Amino acid sequence: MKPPNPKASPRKTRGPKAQKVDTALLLDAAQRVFSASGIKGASIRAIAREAGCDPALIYYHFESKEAMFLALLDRKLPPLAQDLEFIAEASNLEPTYLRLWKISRVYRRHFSRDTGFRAVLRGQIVSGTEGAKEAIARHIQRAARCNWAIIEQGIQRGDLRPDLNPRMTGFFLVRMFMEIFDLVPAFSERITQMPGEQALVATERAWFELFWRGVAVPPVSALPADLFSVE
Amino acid sequence: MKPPNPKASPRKTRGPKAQKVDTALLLDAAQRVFSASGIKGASIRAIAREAGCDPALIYYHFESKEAMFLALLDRKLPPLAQDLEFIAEASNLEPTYLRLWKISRVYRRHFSRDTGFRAVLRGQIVSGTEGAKEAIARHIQRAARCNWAIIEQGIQRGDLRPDLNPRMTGFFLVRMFMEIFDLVPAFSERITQMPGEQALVATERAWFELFWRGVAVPPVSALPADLFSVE
DNA sequence: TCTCCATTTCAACAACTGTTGAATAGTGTG
DNA sequence: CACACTATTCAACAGTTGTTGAAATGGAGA
Repeated sequence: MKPPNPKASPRKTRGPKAQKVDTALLLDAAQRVFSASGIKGASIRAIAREAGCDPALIYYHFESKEAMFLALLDRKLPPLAQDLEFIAEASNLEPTYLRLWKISRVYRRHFSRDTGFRAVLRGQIVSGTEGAKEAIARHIQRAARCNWAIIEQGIQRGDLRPDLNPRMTGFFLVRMFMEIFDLVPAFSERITQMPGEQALVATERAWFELFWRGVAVPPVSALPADLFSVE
Repeated sequence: MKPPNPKASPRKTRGPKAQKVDTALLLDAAQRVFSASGIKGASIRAIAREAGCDPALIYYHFESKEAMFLALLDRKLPPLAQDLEFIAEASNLEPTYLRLWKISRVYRRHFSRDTGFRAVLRGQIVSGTEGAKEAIARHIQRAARCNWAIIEQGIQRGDLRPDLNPRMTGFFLVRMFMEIFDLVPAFSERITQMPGEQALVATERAWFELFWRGVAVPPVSALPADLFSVE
């Protein structure tokens, strides 16, 4: 039995009836490969394999891997910022603790399925090209401004300590939620002695309670029992 | 003018009088390359170039890149755990706030120069091989146990809230310091509107104050003014 | 019909990679 | 002296990579 003749494999058609690959599918594939292998460790061919297309197509749609990474940011971060802007409207008269909790729900909605990607983002923040750092900073700034505004309003309304630095406080609130989304799934048994999703929920609550005690006026103002059911 | 004849380059000597490269130097080089490029993106040849040796030497000393990564953990994390074990001794009668602050000083001492490496560690926690995850978990567990013990002792001494989960609380305390070490240098102007080192110090203090308010009994028990000078 | 355009694939090239076995160079021991 | 051992380099191989230009394919419009 002779082995299959490689020259006999059917040639894929090109042009309009070729396998259609839109850029969203390419970006999804890139995200998966970046998450598994880092940006440098993610080869164009691995991304193409993941997307089920020819590597040259990536060059047709994007200039480089970095351009793909930036496109992923451009796809992901503006909707997050929009959701935050909604909460941060000055006309929003919801209680401050509720607004802060809703911030965390926004981050959870937009990031909870991006486990490996966040390590990649951090790597780029710390060791990436200036272009990447600048783009990340720009996007994060837009989201962060909303968080600062909510905290400032909380201070003005007398709900939060007047000595708080809104930028730092926003950083603490958000970064800890991101840590929780990243690490608790991997380490749930060790951190909480509870399994999976239960661990995540319990840790989020414990964090928000600690945070609230740390920032609230008067000290230890109570959080209502149904807060944590708000999605 | 003819170009230099590549065959005429001097051959490097081998054997005992060859350029001496000990494994510490290899690991330093690996850490730098891992930090810049991730583990997958770090080629053996790049590490060898960074170390100034032949790539085959890496195979002489280590089985693989992963083995190098694990050796880096083995080098770095036990001294950290040892320092924490010293603070966590049950006979240590220092005030609880001081012991918690000292925890942060230990992490600062051992990790403050490893900026890119922490993203690599996180990537391995989330997406690494089972071997890497297990090794990381083992090391982190040893350190984390000290943190839990200190928090438990704080609860027993009536300094900390009795409803705190020591594991979660330890996680919050430490992870936020790690976030601060990683991200504040990169984003100091945006987070604090202060430059570099000043931003780091100010953010650490703000975090510890918030944390302390969140965990202390009675609420808002005061931290002494000279705490933050403790290194 | 022909031309243009958009999209996708093919093919190829130079460079890089991981890895291996052999060679080299000393030292110590019997 | 010969041999064994250690540490380092050289050379080579097969495989993978990034990237590019050309080719193929269909649809739309003149």
